[in-house]
This record gives sequence, C-alpha cells and structure tokens, in this order.
Amino acid sequence: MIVLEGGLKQKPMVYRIQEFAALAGVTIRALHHYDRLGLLKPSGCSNAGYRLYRDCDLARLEQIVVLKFLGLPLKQIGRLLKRESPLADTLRRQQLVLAEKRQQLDAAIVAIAHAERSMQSGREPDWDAFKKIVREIEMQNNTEWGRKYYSAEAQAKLAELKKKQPWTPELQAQVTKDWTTLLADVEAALGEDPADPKAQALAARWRKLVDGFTGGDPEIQKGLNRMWADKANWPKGDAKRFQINPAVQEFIVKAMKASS
Amino acid sequence: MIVLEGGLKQKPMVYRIQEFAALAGVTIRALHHYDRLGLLKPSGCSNAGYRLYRDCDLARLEQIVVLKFLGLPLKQIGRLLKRESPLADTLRRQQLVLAEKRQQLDAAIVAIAHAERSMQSGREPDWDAFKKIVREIEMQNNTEWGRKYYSAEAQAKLAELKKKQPWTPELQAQVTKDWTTLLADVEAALGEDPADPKAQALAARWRKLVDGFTGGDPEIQKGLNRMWADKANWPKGDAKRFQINPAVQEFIVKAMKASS
DNA sequence: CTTGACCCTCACGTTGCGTCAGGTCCGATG
DNA sequence: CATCGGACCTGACGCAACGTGAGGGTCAAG
Repeated sequence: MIVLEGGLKQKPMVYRIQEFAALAGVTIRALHHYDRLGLLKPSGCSNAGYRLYRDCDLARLEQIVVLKFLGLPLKQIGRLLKRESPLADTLRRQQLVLAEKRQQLDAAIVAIAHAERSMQSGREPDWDAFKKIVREIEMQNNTEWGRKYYSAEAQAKLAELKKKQPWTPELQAQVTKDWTTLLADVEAALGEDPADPKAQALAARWRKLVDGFTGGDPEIQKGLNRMWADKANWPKGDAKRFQINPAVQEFIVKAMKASS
Repeated sequence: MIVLEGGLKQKPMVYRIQEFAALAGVTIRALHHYDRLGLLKPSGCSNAGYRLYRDCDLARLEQIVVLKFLGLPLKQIGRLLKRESPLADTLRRQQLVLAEKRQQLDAAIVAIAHAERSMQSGREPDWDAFKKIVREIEMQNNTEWGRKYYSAEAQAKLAELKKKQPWTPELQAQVTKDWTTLLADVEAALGEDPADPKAQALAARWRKLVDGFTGGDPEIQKGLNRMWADKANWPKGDAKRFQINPAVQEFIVKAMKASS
C-alpha cells in the first residue's frame, strides 16, 4: 500500500527517494544503483541516512534517463556527465549503432512475416530460407565493423565480389585452413633469406590468398591495408582470432619487397 | 593459432566441437552452453568425453540460431524444440514484441538526429525537448501492454483523451495519492452497510476517479473491466503496484449495485 | 509502546555467453 | 618412449542493469 507524503515544503523542495523516483519515472532500486555507481549522488542526506534529492538532482536524473533511452550504457553516461568524453561524438557513434540494430530488427520482423506465410500452407516453416536470411545479415554485420576502412569505391567493389562469390561457411572453413597452413609454413621458413625462391613461393601463395579476398582490386587492397594498420582498435573478439606472429608478418613484407 | 582438422571421414560425418561451431557460425562456448541447458546435446561422445556432433545436430543448431536471431530467449527456444509450445503463437507474439522494440529504436534515432541539429547552433542540446519525447514513448509503452483489452473504438477514444489531458508525472502523483487515500478510507469503512450514505459517498468518489481515466466513456469502461478481470496475467512488475484488498473491491462492487 | 509506511544496506538472481584456470587426450616428433 | 603442441574437458567468475527479498533502523500516529 502506497501512501504518498503530501507535505509540500515549498522552500528548499527536498524529496525523499520514493517521491523523487515517481517524479522521474524510475524505480527506487534504480536510484540506489545510480548512487552506488556514482552516476547520481543525492545532494542531501537526512541524519537517519535517508537520501534527499533536490531539483538540481532531478535535472541530472532526467539527463541520465534520456541518455539511457538512447541506448547508452551507464558507464558512458557517467563519462558524459563528467564531461570526460564529448557528447557530440558519442551521439554520432550511437546513431550508427542504433541504425545497425534497426536493420537487424527489420530483418527479424521480415523473417517472421515470411515464416508465417510459409507456415500457413505447410505445417513446418521453411528453415532453409531463414538460414540464408540469417547468414546474410550476420555476414553483413561482420563486414559492417570494418566498413570504415574502405573507400566508397572499394565498398561497392566488395559488394559486387560478394555477389559473384557468396561467403558460405564451407568457403570460410577452406580459407581459414589455407591461411593457417600458410602461416605455419612461413613460420617454419623464418630462417631463410626473404629473397630465396622458397620464400618467394610463400609470398606468392600469400598474394594469391589475399587476392582471393580483394579480387586483385587495388582499392580494396588499400582498404585492407588501412584495416590491418589499425589492428590495435579492432573489436577484441575478432582481434584474437586473427593473431599473427609479428616475425611472420615482417618476413612476408620483406619477401614481397624483394620480389618487386 | 588455429589448426583445423582436415580429415574428411565421409561415412558417418562426425564433427568435433571446433569444426561444428565453425560450420554453424557459433562459438564453442555457446555449444557448451546449449549443451548444459539441454538445448542441444551432441548426439555422440568419444570415449575421452569429447562432444561429437552429426548432421542431425547441425539441423537442430541451425533452428536454434534462427530462433535466437528472432530475439527469442533460449528457454522458449527449448520449449519450441520440444514441441511444448506452439511455434505459430510464439512467432505472432514475438512479432508484436519486435514491432514495439522497433518503435523505440526509431524514436531514439529520431531523438539523436534532433539532438545533433539542436547542438550545431548552441553548445548544449535541448534536454527539455527530449524529456518530452522520452516520456511520450515510455507512456506509450505503459499503455501498450494493456492495449489488447480495449476495443478499437475504446483505443481511439483513449488516444483523444490523452491529447486533451497529457499524462504528466505530476498528474500521476496526484491520481496515485487520490487512489491511495480513497482505498484507505474504504478499508476503514468495511464494516458499514454498502447502502449507507457514507458508503455511497465513497462509491461516488470511486466513480469520479474512474471517470477521470475513462472520461465517462462506456467503451473505455468495458475495456477497463476486461483488464481488471484478467489481473492474474498482468506483467508482474505492474501487478504488484496495483495490489488491492479483495474485501475493498467487493465492498465497492456492492455499494455500486446498491446505488443503481 | 506499538503499528505501519518508509528508509537503509547487503546480497543473490537474471541472460547469454566471454574468459580464464587447471587438467586430460591425442597425434606427431625428437 | 617421452614429450610437445593443439584440441578438448569441467568448473567458476565476470558483465549490464537492475529485480527481489532478507534483516533491520526511523518516524509519526494511535
């Protein structure tokens, strides 16, 4: 049973937690949470330890609520409120994130609609058709995070390549295997002279694998180079899977130079 | 460094976990997880305790991936795969959920765009404007879950009412207070005769508060009745806030009848 | 002096895995 | 034959943003 404290103390206008929570449309527990995270410390405190909030706290809380509504994590909101990171940049990034999420959502909605149609006739839905949709979208996400490294031209060319050669998991497995064997072979040849025919053969295999992705296009190649140069900033999940021995990399670079 | 097992054993086509995970585009850890949840038990097991997967497992996993893509929680996916709940219904519900999420996303995207425009000129964004947007959407969500109880006509009338009388948190506080005091007063009068003038006065107050929400419209009233009749199925978070003493409810019903 | 509404601080539960840590198993090599 | 590197195993903790009690003070009214 909720009994609100109706007492209007006009002057300092302090609120106890329940009143304050109702005012902003959040729960008491959320306020506790924000307090412990340091996001919103109440500006006052009764001698019994009660949290006492004022109008200035309300303004801050409303900012928090808005930023949360935009999908920002609380840690970032904290940095924003402490002016440790610029609002404008954060919003721009978040806009991209949300746009991507929206695409996923739309795809899912379309997929469900498709499923319901295919189920009206037959009892079982068309699992195979979905598989393709899902793969399509997930592949798109994989490319999405690296998109910024490529010029508009390179992106268009990549899209064309993808049409001609769809990126199946079988192909993925094959390519992964090719790369790992090549990397192992190069590692075994680290002692050789980069100009040696053996090293040159390795460099040639390397070039062929890269061309398998770039299609031999120099624009795409430039984007790829930018991407690897920025390896430090990759999403951590992906960075691990593409760890590569620096010595190997250096060896190949030398071999490439020697052949040109 | 990843070294794939290239051995193609054509006949039974068993996969070890890494190979299988790559095939479906999920992580090994996810497979462990699904195994423990009972979502996908590998159909085989080597004598060393290695999980061994076959093509039938792949089909099941792909279904899991698709359903996960549609935003379904793993528990529900489990029930669906065990045929404990019907796929068609679940998909229909999920479609609504996704549509709602999409609205939120769109609102957030629009809000960010709005913010960037308002920041280009002035340094600070227009916090007040957002507050309204966010409240609008969150209020909408509050009404969304109860929408199913109202006829199309009632929904239209509710929308009109909301325009004439926007639902501010101040109003919310006032209404909450009115209800709680009324409930307390009724509880204190439980011993009285429902036909007594005192009880009738309480019933009148009750009617006035209800009319404050329905606008006196009988269509809306009917929807409200349906909603309370289905109280058991409310979202648990909300159900708790509207707990009401059954004796009080009974008393008011009797008083209403006595006055008619 | 006792309710009862309100407040406090732990502290565990949730969802879907990521990420070690510590140990086993297997094929290839010295 | 021993051993080394990969792949595999089973716990078990971590994360995000709170929800949900448990157990116990505070304060005004009766």
